[in-house]
Amino acid sequence: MGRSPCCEKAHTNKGAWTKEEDERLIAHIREHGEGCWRALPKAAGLLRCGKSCRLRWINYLRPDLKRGNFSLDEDDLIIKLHSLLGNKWSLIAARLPGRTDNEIKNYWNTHIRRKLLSRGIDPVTHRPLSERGSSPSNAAATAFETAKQEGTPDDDHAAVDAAESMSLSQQQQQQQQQRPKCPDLNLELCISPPLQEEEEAALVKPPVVKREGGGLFCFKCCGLGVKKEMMECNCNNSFLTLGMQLLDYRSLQMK
DNA sequence: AAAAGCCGCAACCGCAGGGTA
DNA sequence: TTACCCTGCGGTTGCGGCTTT
Repeated sequence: MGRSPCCEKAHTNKGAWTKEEDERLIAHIREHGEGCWRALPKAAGLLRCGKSCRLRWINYLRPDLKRGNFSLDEDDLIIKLHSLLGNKWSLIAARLPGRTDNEIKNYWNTHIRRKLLSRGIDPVTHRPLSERGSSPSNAAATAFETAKQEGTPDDDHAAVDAAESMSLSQQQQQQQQQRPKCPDLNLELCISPPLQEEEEAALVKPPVVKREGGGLFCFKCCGLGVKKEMMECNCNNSFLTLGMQLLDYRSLQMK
């Protein structure tokens, strides 16, 4: 038996949202709150799919969104978090107040990835391209260097494109293999079973911080595997050992 | 000034996972 | 245990605006 469609596609609008649709959606959510996205379009008098409404609200209409350019601090934070979390855009977005996963994903793909490549840093592994030696993705480094040498001195875009096209799948493979290592931050990450009480007590208790939009998370688990809706971190079930680099990671915390 | 090409962003799509009857 | 529903996520696409030719 197939999955039922998320909405009646024949009677739904697609494409760009009109001002009137936005206003209807905002008014409805102000009155009834978020949630029940499937039922929302009908209740709000919108000819839209529930998913579309959710996306429009989360990515564009939410009042707490910070519009405008990313700051250098945000750039750095995104790069650090990406080196830790990979393409977990929602987790990254959770550490950047006012930014959405979609916005960060777009920003990464259009700006940061190119910036890293132009600096000779592999955006997937976060290692210097020249350090990769005989690794599979070294082809990207070679392609990047070659294209750069052949082009004009400031022709980074062509070089970046060459590197990207050469190595994407190889980089993804390597990312899988190297994910636990974060050389840029010198972090050793591993998921461990719960500690015994005495072991737990011997640890310095990590701070629990208020999370943007409600909810709590502690730096021991750093939010990995913790659902956004949860009010408490689930580190009793599993936790992330940050070893000696806990302070480094703490520097990533949201202000 | 017009056409072509490029870029960035908003939106869509398919899938995974949790919840529930 | 199973089937289905609902939500959220990540990858991809398409369009509008900007830049270059």
